[in-house]
Amino acid sequence: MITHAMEDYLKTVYLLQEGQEKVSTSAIAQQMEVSAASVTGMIRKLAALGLLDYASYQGVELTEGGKKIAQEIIRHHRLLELYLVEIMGFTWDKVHDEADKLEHVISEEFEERMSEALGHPTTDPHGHAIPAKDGAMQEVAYATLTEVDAGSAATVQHVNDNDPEMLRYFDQLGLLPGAVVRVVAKEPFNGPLRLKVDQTEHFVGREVADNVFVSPQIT
Amino acid sequence: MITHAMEDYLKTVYLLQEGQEKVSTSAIAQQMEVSAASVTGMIRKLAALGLLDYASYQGVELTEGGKKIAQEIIRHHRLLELYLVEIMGFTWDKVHDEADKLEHVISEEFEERMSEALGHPTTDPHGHAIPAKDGAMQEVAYATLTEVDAGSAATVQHVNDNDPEMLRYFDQLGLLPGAVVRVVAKEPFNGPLRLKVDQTEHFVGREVADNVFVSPQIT
DNA sequence: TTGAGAATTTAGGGATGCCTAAATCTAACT
DNA sequence: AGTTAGATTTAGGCATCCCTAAATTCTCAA
Repeated sequence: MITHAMEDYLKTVYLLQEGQEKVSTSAIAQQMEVSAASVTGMIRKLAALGLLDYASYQGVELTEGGKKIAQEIIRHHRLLELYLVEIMGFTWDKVHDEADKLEHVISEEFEERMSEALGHPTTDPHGHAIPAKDGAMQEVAYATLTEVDAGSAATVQHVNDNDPEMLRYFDQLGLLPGAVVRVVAKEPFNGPLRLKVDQTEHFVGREVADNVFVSPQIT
Repeated sequence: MITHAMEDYLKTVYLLQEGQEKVSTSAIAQQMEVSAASVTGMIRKLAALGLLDYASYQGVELTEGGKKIAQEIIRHHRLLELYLVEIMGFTWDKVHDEADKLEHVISEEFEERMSEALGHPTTDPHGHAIPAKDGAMQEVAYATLTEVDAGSAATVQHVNDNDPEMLRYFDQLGLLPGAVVRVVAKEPFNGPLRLKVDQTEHFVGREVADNVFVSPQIT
């Protein structure tokens, strides 16, 4: 039986696995705000179920079966986020937490009806790709805004949705998926970035910029 | 902390309490499909939290605090059922199970937005009253169809929503909340009832009739 | 190559929520 | 009152999922 906690672990591993091959115990522990010991325990259970491959001290990698479940949960999460915003009128800072609870609980039919009501969308409100029913999802590894050279422009692809307060801040700044940002200047010593969004200039700290993922803009 | 299981117990006690004063351990156990021993254990926990009054072997009665939580959950459940039918296009036989899972998980805002989208309704798809936000709900104790005298007509007020298959059967028969039924005849020895709904006659067993609640029709 | 320090696992424990089996209580009948 | 059937509670156990503390393993730099 797959429990909600297991689903959460699989989802986390899946998302941490992007780009990397193996995921460490501590990375999972940090992401889930749980002790490393708890992670070890759960990992062994998931390995026994054949949902991930695991060798002591060597990190973890999802099997095809594990990936499938993770994608299903991520699909639920992202469809829910979009549904909450588009159909129910939630603001985008509140949908992550709501979706985190609902994602484990909705039926296939609920998923399908959301997808239909939304016209089978492919992106959630924060710019993340929504996996298709068969799991197909091409999540490109974008650069963060911090990595953009001063003087260059970039298009916001997605933003981190963990922190509601930061999302409200993004909203204020106009840093929404699809927006074009110019990095006018970068202050030294990890100082703020001077950005231009929609003709308006803003100074934002690195912590914020680290949570904005962009593709380079052709000028 | 109120757990989901506690919410389920409070909800069950609340619904069993209608009409009666005290609710027995075994009634709860039967309704929840759980052993009586488990009920005793949970009851003691809820009593310790001040959510119900309880004396060994004497049955159980919700306190005001317990009622408030129960009403909140029931409000969630019934709003969800109606939302799933009206807005999402579910058929009414599937919404009970979905709502049972979602009711523990949705936020106040989710509840509020559903209520708004539905125009602040007062009845769910099966005819049950939806408690208001302050808990106000007047659930009248209606008679079952079985209790209607042969020859009399009655209006369907609500139907039991536990069994999807029975709901589909109700749908076929036209036994929906608001429908007018005439009990043409009642066969002896707990035999079938001969009903007339919408000009059409049907024979239905007592088990079905027991799950249809009606108010007398003035002829 | 050998510590030191970091990462990871093991060991032991707590809370929740369910179970079965055994003990106990209630209520009803004689 | 005594017996007894049924309802209820107690006792002991299991699975889940988390924790802290201690032991182990790995890694990297001197």
